[in-house]
Amino acid sequence: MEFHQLRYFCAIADSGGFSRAARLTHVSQPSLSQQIHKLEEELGARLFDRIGRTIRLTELGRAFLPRARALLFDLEAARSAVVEGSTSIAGPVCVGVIPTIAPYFLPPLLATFSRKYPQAHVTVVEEITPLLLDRMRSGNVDVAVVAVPLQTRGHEFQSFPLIEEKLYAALPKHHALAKRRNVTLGELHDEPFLLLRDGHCFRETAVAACKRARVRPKIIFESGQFSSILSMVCAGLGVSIIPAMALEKRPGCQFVPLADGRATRAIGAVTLHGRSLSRVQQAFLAHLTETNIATTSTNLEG
Amino acid sequence: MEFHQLRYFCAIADSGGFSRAARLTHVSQPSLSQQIHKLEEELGARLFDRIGRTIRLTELGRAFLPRARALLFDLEAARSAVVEGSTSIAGPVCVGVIPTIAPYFLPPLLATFSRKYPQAHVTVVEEITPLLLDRMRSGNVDVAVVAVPLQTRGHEFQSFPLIEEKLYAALPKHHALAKRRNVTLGELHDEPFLLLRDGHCFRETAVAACKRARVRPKIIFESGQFSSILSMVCAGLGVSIIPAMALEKRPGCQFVPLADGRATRAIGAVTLHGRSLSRVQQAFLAHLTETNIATTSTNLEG
DNA sequence: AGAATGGATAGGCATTGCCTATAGGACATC
DNA sequence: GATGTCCTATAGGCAATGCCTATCCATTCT
Repeated sequence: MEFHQLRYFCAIADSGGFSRAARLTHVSQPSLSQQIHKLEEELGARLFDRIGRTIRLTELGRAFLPRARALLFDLEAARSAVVEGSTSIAGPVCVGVIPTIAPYFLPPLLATFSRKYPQAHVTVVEEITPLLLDRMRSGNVDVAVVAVPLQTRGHEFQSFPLIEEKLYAALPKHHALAKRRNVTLGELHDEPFLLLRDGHCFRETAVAACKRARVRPKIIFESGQFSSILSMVCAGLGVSIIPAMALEKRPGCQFVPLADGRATRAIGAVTLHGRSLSRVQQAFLAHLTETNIATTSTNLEG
Repeated sequence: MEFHQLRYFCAIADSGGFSRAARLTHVSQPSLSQQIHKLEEELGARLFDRIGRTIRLTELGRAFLPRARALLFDLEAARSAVVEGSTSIAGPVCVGVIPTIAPYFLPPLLATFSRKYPQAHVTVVEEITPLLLDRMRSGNVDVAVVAVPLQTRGHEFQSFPLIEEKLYAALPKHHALAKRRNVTLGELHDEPFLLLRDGHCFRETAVAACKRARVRPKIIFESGQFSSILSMVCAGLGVSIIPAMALEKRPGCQFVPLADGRATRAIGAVTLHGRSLSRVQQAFLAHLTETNIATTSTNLEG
């Protein structure tokens, strides 16, 4: 039993004749005859009585007709549901962000996105990078905003660059180097360092910068967020390395750009390679890549 | 979009892989791949994400799956409804009978039929032959029990012989010929005749018998039923011609077989040629042809 | 690194759905 | 009652297509 047979059957039943139906459906009359015969054979019963040169539904045909119609209707419904679902920008998007980006980068983006697509339903997951990647693998998270490049083998993930931001030394207000236009990490050689806890990828970024300057930082405090670290810096307990977007106007704190040109953090949007994104998800990704330029220098003045 | 594509889609979604589904459905894996591609192309959206060497339903695929399942389920339901309807002996039968047969022939048949097939729903239409034929043409009546042969051109109807019954002269008890073993219509030449009204085909049967005997009957009364005529005969108002099945034990009436060997009435079951009969309808027809012998001589003793 | 697994691709074959032409009946009209 | 018309059924040919085997390519496990 095939859909076209059901279509033919309904057309014939509706029009009251093979020839009439043939004209309407733009199919030759013998084809209709043939397919109905096939259908009748498969069902083991006649659907039409051929009486003289007119036809009439048999009792069974009459019983079958509404079912055939329903099948065709449901088919169209299923098709248009898919088309609808694939064209309308609506539904859920789950975006993952690492903690060192989340509070600075995402809020304004989410606001504009929700305003642009009111039908969209964004949920945010804040986790460290490896957990986000796992959640992308299992399909829980659609897009992640993380520090790039990822050090995963192969092209398991696809990434879209967003911004690259400079790193700053965060110094107590009265520190000797606090008025400098820039500093090298070598100059901070003996300072006590306040860094993020292990697991936060920005810690690696900072440590890598130190390594380039052949400095082994003396780490005296670890935290999960920049604001705690900055409070400690203000209190004069040590120095730290902070990305541009985390700069905050603080009374006891001064930010000095690192002289090292490679001391930057690149941020990108990442998706699981091979995953098809829904329209909303695509729209969110587009929103990210399109509006990143604006946000780059927003809170540099802080 | 075709049923087999839906089947494949569901199989793959259920089994969680093309190869697994291929093994289950006894179709090669490339065929599945091919058909799913086709389906995806038609819908304009991916149904599965191919991630690494595993697959996962996309959001759309997840939405499509229950609809596909429902379509397949409804298809099977439609199929089995037809099969059920074409095999079970249940449902309506509409049987037509002419008035000169109905009261004598049908009641016992209906009783046994209903006992045999309790699921059957018999309705009876009592009309004169041409109206029954019309109702068969329009599909209102499924089988008719009438006097045969029909004088319709071509083989518009198909008829099944049931019984052939002798004709009797109905004479008042004290009539000169009432004790005879048989009579010819010629002997009733001058008698006043009581016959059925025009339209009843038995009238034609009787008139034809007269014509064969070169008798022009003097018709002094016409009625729609034999019982009225018999009452008149009892009252000595005239004579009549009656078929065997209409014989009734009446005090003032005597029945003498007509000598004319051709003075008979043949009764047959008739259906519209080319009409397919449901199982109940077929069963009723079979019941008619099978049980007619028993009824042939039932009320000859009356 | 090598083997195994899973999906995609290529090419060939058989099926089949559709077509045109025509047969065969039934109906209408002259 | 013969003829033309209007149906559906049948026959035969062609093109589309669904399925197959063989193979490729990437991933994953040992």
